[in-house]
Amino acid sequence: MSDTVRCGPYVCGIDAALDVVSGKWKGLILWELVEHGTLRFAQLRRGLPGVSEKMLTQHLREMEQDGLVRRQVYAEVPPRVEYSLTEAGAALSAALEPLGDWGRERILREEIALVDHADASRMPRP
Amino acid sequence: MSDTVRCGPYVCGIDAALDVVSGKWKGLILWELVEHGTLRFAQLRRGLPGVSEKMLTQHLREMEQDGLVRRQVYAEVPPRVEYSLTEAGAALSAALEPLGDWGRERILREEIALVDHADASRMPRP
DNA sequence: CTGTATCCACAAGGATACTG
DNA sequence: CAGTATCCTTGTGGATACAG
Repeated sequence: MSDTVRCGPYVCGIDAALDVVSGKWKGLILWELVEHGTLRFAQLRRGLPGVSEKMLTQHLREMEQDGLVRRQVYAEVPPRVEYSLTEAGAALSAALEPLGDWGRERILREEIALVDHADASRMPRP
Repeated sequence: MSDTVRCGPYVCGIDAALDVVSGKWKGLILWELVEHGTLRFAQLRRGLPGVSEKMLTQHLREMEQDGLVRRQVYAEVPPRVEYSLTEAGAALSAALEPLGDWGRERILREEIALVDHADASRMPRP
């Protein structure tokens, strides 16, 4: 994979944090691990519908390098690998919660806006 | 620029929020506007060393579309445009604070790690 | 001063096949 | 099961020139 060098120098903490959670699936990976505690590769995969093996591996490796995720390999046949959050990962998830709240409110606003634009009367949301 | 359609459907709030702050300069733009309240294009530009006009415009337009930033145009010569945060933008900034704290701690951890790896003795940091 | 318009490089992401 | 390896497409960001 060579080394995807995560770069500084960061101007402020926001940068340093966003750098670590930017990536199409990282938010969801964090979320899954917070919810379930410990997950195997395939379980994680099922929790992230649409992710490719490559992307999942890549993101997990980066998050491991960044000290967010712990990777426990069991020398068995068939192989088993378990992923869980480190302390830093858990702290990050906690720090992400207000952001999640804001995001949920944003989703609500968006839906209202969408309805407004389309047709103010009724709109069956499937 | 055509339309960079910001896409849902979001699985959780984190997604919806990260979607809106992902972009090389968005974190900093938010930060600048929080600090200074209202800024003109050129002032913002000076606050983001290295940003190109194109990127700044692009990010500002997206953030405007996302309802984070207010764009006040004055019909003068020479032209003047002022940017400030909307309520949603301010709320987002507030929600970003814990993340910023986490990021600052991460920077500290990183520096320690860097020193450890390089040479545990002395290392003049320029 | 505040932007567009182009063109370009590179990295991120995706599809598919294969391996220990 | 848990990944690599490979190839390919797209998106993001940057340089430069020009315009209202």
